[in-house]
Amino acid sequence: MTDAVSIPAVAGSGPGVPKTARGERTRARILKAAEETFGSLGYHRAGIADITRAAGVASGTFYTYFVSKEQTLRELVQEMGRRLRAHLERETADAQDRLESEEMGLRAFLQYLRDNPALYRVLQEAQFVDESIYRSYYESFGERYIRMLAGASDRGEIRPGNDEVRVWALMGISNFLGLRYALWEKEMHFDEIVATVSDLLRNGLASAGAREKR
Amino acid sequence: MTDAVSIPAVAGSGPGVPKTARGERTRARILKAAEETFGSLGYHRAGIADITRAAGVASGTFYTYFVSKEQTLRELVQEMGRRLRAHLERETADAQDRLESEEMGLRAFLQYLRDNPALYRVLQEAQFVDESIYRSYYESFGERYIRMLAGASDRGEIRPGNDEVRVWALMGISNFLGLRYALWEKEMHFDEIVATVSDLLRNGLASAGAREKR
Amino acid sequence: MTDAVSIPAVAGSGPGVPKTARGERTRARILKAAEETFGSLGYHRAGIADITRAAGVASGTFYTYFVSKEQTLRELVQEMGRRLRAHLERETADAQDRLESEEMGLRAFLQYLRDNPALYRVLQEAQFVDESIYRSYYESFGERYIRMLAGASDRGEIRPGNDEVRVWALMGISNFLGLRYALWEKEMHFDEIVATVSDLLRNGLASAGAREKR
Amino acid sequence: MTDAVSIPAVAGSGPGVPKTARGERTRARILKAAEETFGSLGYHRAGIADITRAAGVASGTFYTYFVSKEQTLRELVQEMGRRLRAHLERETADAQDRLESEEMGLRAFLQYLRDNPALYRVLQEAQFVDESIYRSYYESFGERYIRMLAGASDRGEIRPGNDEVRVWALMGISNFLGLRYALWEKEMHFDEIVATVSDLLRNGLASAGAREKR
DNA sequence: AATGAATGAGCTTTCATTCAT
DNA sequence: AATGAATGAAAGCTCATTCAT
Repeated sequence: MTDAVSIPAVAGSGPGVPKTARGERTRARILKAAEETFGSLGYHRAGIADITRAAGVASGTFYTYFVSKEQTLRELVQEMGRRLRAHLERETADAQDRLESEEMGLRAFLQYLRDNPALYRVLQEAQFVDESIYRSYYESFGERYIRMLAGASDRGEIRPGNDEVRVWALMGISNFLGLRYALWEKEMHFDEIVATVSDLLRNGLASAGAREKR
Repeated sequence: MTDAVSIPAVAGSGPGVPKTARGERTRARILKAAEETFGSLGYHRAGIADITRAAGVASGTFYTYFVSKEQTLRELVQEMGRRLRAHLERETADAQDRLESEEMGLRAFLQYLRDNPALYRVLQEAQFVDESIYRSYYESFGERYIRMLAGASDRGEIRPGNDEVRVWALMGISNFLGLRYALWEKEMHFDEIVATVSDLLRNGLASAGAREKR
Repeated sequence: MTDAVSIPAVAGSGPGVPKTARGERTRARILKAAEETFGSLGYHRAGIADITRAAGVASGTFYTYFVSKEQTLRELVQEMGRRLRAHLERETADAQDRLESEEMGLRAFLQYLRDNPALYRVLQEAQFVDESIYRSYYESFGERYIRMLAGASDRGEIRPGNDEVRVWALMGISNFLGLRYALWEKEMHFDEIVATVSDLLRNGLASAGAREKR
Repeated sequence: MTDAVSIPAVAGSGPGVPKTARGERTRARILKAAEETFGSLGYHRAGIADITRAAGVASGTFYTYFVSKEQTLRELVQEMGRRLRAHLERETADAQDRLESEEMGLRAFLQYLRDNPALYRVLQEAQFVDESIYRSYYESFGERYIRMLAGASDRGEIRPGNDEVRVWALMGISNFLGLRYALWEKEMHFDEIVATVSDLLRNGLASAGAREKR
C-alpha cells in the first residue's frame, strides 16, 4: 500500500514510459484493450494486432509502451489485483464482524466478477504463462486474509483453527462460486448464494445431530 | 469404462481407430505422452513434436491416431476425469456418512493430485481451449455430488440448504487446497488440512457465540 | 584436416540433421541457395524467403535444417573457406619454390574469386555479424601460410623476416587485387597482375639504386 | 575542406541545412554520434535511436539534418576519407623519397586506425550498402597514389611497373596490417611492422639467390 | 529547431498439419 | 502402420521514417 504512492507499479518496465499526456493516454488505451482482448479471446488467441486494433493504434505502437505480450499480461494481473483488492476493501469497510465481512466480501466479489469478467480469464491464463505472478497474486491476497482471520479468532468471533488452510478454502469457495454464478450462469440471485455460504460458515454443513467428533 | 462403448465418437476418436494390438499400444503411448507433456510444458508450449518425442514415435504418427492437438486435449480431459472419479468412488466407498465421505474424499483428492499433477494443469488449460469440456467436467461431477448432498440432507445427516451452491463451494475448497498443498507446497500434512476442513464443515467457521443470525 | 573426417563439420548443428537422402538433398539445396542469395543481395538484404525461393522450397523448410540465418552464415563461411583452401592446395601443388607458389597461388585465388564471387561478400559481411568466425578464417589461413614462409626461409628461398607480418601483407595483396580485378573490373589479364606482384616479391619495389637502408 | 564548397550536394545534404549556429552544432553532434555508433554497433545493428541517444537529442531530430540512415553513412565515409587523407598527407610531407613516404604513410595509417577504429568498420560496411561510395573512396585514393608512384618511377626511385596493380597491392598491405595489428591485436610495435614492409618493398621477398626470372 | 509519439511494412521464426515414401 | 520431410499461414517483434505538437 505504501509503495503504491512512490512506485508507479510495474508500469515503468516498458521500453518507454510515456513522457507526454498523449502518450499516457495511448498507453492506457492499449492496456485497456489488452484487458478486453485477453478477456474475450484469451491470452493465446489474442494477437498484438487484435489488441492494437481494439485500441485504435498501429501495431507498432504497442511496443512503444510494452516490452512484450507476456510482460503486458504480468502488468495486467497486478493492476487487476490492485483494483479488486481496492473494491473489496471499500465494500467490506462497514462490516461489524468477520462473518459479516465474509458475507459482504463474497457479494462484492461476485458483483465485481460479473462486471469485470476479464479478471478471471486473465488471471487463470497467467497462471501457466508465469506461475510466479499468479502465486504472488494469491499469496498477497492470502496473507492479509490470514491476518484478518487471526484477528477475528483473537476477538472470539470465529473458532480457532489453521488460518492458512481456512483462507485457501474460503478463496476456493469464492472462486468457484464466482465462476459458476457470476460468469457462466447468472440466473441465481447473489442473496441466495451469500445466504447459503453464510449458513455454511455460521453453522457448518453438518446437522446439529452430526456435529460431535473431533 | 462402460461409457467407452456408448460414446465412441469422442473417446476413441481418431482418423484411424487402431485395429491391431500394436496400433493400440502406440495410441496409448502417445496419449500418455500427451498427458505428461501437457502437464509439464503446458498445452500451448507443448508441441506435437514434444509429444511424439516423449512417446518415441515419429511426428507424423500422431495423426494416425489423433485428429488434432485440441481434440487430444478433449479426450485427455475426459479420460482424466473418469480416472479421478473412479479413484474417489473407490476411496470413499467405506464412508459411514456424508461428513466422513467429505473427509475421505478430500484426502483422496489431495493424494490423487499429488500423484497426478498433470490433471490440474490439463484441466485448467482446457478451460480456455474449449470451455464446454471444462464445464461438462465440473457439471457432471457436480450433478452426482448434488444428488449425494440431497440424499444426506434427506437422511438428516446435513443441514438442508441450496445443494448446488454448496457443491460448488465444496469443489472450490478441494480445488484450492489441492493447488496450494498438493501442487505448490507439499509441506503440510494432509491430516491437518482434512481436520481443518472437517471442523469447518461440522461446526462452521463462527464461534458458538456468533452463531445466531438467519 | 584430421577432424575433417570424423566430424561432419559444423553441419550437425542444425535442428535436424537430415536422416534421408531426400533431406540431404534439400539441405544442400538450401545451403547453396543461401550462398547465392547472400552473395547477390548481401546478408542483410537477403531474407529467408529469398533463400527458400531460390532453393525452391517452402519458407519453413529452412528451419528444418538450419537454426537461424546467422548460424547459416557461419556454416557457409567455414565451408567456403574449406573449398578455397582445397582449391589453392591443388593449384599450388606443383610449385618448385615459394616464389613460384606465390605466383600460382595468386593466380589461382583470382580465378577462384572470379568464379565464386559470393565468397568475398559472404566473408566480408560475416566479419561484422560474428567477428570470431572471420578471424578464425584468416588466422587458420595465416598459420599455415606462416609455416610455409618459415620453411622457405629455412631453405634459403626467401629473405628472413617477420613471417607473421609478411603473411598478413601477402593476404592483403591477394585480397585487394581480387576485389579490384576479379570482382570489380575484369579487364586486366591475370598474367599482368601476377607478373607485377611477382616482380614486387622478387625484386621489391625500390629501384636498385634505392635499395640500401636498413 | 575546400571541396566542401564545390560538392555541397553531398557533403551538406539534409532536409534542412542548418542555418543557425545551434543547428550546426546539433548536426555535428549527430554525425559524430553516428560515427561512434556505426563504429561500435555496426551499421545494421545501430538504430537511429542509438545514434540520437548518443547525441543527446530526440529521435526525430535526426531527420532535421539527415535524409536517411543510408545517406548518413555515405556522408560519413566521405568525411572520414577526407580526414584520413589529410592526416596521411600531413604525416608524409617530410618524406625524402617514395620508399620513405611508404614507410611514413604506413606508420601514420596504423596510428590513425588505432585512434579511429570506427573508420575501418564504417568503410567496410558501407561497401555493401552502397558499393559506389566504397569504390570511389578507394579509387580516389588510388588515383593520387598512382600518380605518386608514376612520379617516383620517373625519378628513378622505384622500379618501373604496372602502377595501378602495385597501388592496389600496397593498399591491400596497409589494410590487412591495419586490421590485424591496429584493431585486433595491438601487441606488436609499429616499428617492427614498418620495418618488415620496408624490407619487402626495398628488397623484395626473395632471397638474393632466387631473384632472377623475368 | 526540437521533441517524442505514431506508423506499418517487413522480418525471422514457429508449428500444427499434410504428404511422400 | 510408421516415418520424417515439407508446407505455409500466422505470430511477435523491430525500426526507419513521418507526424503532431
